[in-house]
Amino acid sequence: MKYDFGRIEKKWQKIWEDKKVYAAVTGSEKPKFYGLIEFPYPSGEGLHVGHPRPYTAMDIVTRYKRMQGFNVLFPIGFDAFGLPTENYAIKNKIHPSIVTKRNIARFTEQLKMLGYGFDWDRVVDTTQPEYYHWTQWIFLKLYEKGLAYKATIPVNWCTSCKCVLANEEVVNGVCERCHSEVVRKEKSQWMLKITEYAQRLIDDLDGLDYIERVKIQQKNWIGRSVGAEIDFDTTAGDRIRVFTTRPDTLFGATYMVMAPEHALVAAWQSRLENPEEVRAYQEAAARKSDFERTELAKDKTGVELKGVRAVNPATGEEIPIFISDYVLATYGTGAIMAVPGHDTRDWEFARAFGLPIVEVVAGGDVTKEAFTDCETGVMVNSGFLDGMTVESAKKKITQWLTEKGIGSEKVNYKLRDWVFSRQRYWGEPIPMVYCDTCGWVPLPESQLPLLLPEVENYETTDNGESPLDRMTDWVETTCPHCGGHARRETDTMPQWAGSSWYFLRYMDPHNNEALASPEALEYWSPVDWYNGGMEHTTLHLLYSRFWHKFLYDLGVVPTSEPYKKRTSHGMILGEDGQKMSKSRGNVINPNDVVAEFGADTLRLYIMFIGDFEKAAPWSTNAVKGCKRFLDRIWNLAEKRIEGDGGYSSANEKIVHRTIRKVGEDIENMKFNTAIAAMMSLVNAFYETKPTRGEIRTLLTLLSPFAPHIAEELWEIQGFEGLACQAQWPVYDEAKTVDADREIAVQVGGKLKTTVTVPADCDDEVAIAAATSDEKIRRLMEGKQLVRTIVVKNKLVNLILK
RNA sequence: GCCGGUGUGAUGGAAUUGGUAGACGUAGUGGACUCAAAAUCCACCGCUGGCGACAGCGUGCCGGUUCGAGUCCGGCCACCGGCACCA
Repeated sequence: MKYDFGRIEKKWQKIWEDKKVYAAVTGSEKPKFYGLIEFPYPSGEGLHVGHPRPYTAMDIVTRYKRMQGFNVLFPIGFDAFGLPTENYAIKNKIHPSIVTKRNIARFTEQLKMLGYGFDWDRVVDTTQPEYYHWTQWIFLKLYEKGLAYKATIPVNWCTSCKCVLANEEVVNGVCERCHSEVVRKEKSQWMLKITEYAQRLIDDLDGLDYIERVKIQQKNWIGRSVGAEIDFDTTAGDRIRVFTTRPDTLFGATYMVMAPEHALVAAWQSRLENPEEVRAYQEAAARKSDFERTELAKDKTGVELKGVRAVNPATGEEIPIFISDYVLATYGTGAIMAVPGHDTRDWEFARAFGLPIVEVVAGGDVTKEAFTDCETGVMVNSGFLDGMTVESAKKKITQWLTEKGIGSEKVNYKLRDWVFSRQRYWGEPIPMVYCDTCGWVPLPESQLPLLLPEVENYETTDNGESPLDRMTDWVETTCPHCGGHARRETDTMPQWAGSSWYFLRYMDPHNNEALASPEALEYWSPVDWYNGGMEHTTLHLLYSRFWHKFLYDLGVVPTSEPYKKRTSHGMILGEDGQKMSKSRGNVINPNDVVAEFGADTLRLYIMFIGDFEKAAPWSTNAVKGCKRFLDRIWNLAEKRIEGDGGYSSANEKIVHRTIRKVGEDIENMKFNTAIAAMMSLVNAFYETKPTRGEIRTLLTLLSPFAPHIAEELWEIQGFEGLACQAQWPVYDEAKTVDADREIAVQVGGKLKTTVTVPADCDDEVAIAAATSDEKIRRLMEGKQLVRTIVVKNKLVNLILK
């Protein structure tokens, strides 16, 4: 009989579903294992061949864990709010909820086609009121604790999405989603104080089993730097506060620079001798987008504030003050002390404006470039700091500033608060109303969920307001506090809201009293293993850690971190080695692959394609290799093999080795070599026909990778139960090794031949075997053996003279 | 510029972490089966020289440590990812 993958795959998918073999049981006595993959955004295009890589990997891991006796939670859901659906809905005049339903149905069908062991009774959909009820609830809690606030700030405005973006969503000055221009715009926005958690988000990384580059990238994004804040007196009477990481260079501060938006500029308006020039510069800076500002970074520009001067507190000298857009309003205090001798940007600015450059750290040549080295320099021209190292000068000056009351140590972060408002329809409504007398008032929890109203027209507006703004009968409401007239918030939450806590909902997805029951949270937390894309490192991963820590502080969740372990997969590229995209026409559709080769072959190939963490190009040709492998297994096992469950002496060693290799490789996500090991085993079975026990072991090992064919052959062989519920085989370490070892014989470190010796034999025996080899004896003729190096079971190296 | 990562046959990739480089797969070559093709099975498959046993070379480049380096150290080059006037 032929290997009819189409029939087999449908047959077993139905049986697994009917028997609910992948159901997770909250509170089971077995040890729990929670494996998580990033839930997909159900786009109109459906699954493409990149999706199955992380899904298959975690499917293998969780199937393996299940066979080892774990109570496994491996859930799936849909992150369904978001712009593409809304844009598609606008274009085709269909309501986004209908589009979403359709897309989810298609995704579900495709995911089932691939035979994943998801617990389908726990599916979540972020757009369902039963779900976003709790997204809104978390927002209310954030507001209650002062972590959600409304602020008018310059925001990133995507000109195409007509919507604000978080800093994390702006990539190279353009929208990460649609690649359109992003401009600055002043808007009143809901903000979340993620900065309050900056330090904990760094510190707690240490105890986590995340791949190193994720930790590093998160730390860089949070961008902690230690320095000092220093107050400078001015001739206007006001003080300018600056932040610096190099307080040691205070004696070298020869001028100051403030951001063009700095509040003191306006306050000094009447004192300035050149108000027109200053105003012109401010306006020019305001017009530029962030992108333009950084694009034009090469040449430093600025205007001196004539009429006001600052005093360097260390030297007592008066120094000029400039405004320049190389100083950012949003970082530190929006003002700096400029030390051109020891800061590259200040050096360039001083050069451009002919300002004095004073050397205060010896070791470089400040007439040629700024000397920024902190390791080797020695303080000079710095009064009481002279002769010190940079490190000790930092301590000394900070102490001096503190005593004088004009400065103190300070830690700053690049991370900024999370802009949480979006001017779009297809998102969670923010449960807040604005009352004419009470100001912003949160909805009482009893009024949740605040439903997203059905609207006729959800198109974006050009005035920058949300489409909901036009819904007067929804917008106009009464204040829950005083009963007076109030208006609802019309912005919605960003897509990252629903995904910041979805893994908690999986633990107890149908709970109407809480986001999940305390028992379920206690039992399943934390996620044991979370695999996802590197592109989410500073977005979803950081946001969800923040929310989880907040929920931990509230006492809602039992752990301070959501994910114990985080791994990441590489992208699947097109056959041309380029990123798959519709416009390049190199997209591979999994449906086509399944139709031609079957789901098991696709699963195998996508895991065999290369190192899981690295990008790999698709090769339709190479898929055949995996199909052949399954065909070869089918040929071996399509007829019942009789006999007992033992192993033959010929195959015993390789069977034990393969069990060890496959298990270890699954744990280390080295699926490609696990499959290679199984291929070698099958090749061995073509040399020496497998026994009933050997076939049983092969099918058990194969089951997590290619579950359908394993199940079918399991049935044909008449083994008890289901293959996917079989116990993972154990190996005997002693049986993985030979009695004899083939060891290398080197002369002067170069391989000359190999000899066979008993395993773990004495060095003398190995040397004797090596030196009695015919070829080695010839090489040794007329030479003197001066030294021998023996590595047990590996090699003998003979040094001749 | 800063922070990560990668560089191995025609090709996707292996290599017990300093110990026989190229597992496994693809492509290719030869053979078996077949009227033939496909499929399948068997064998070969880093480069150079030699009929051959064999010899020399070989993991981006240059140097070093070591009995021994794809692996460690120093200096380059190329590509990929992240950050980028963050004081």
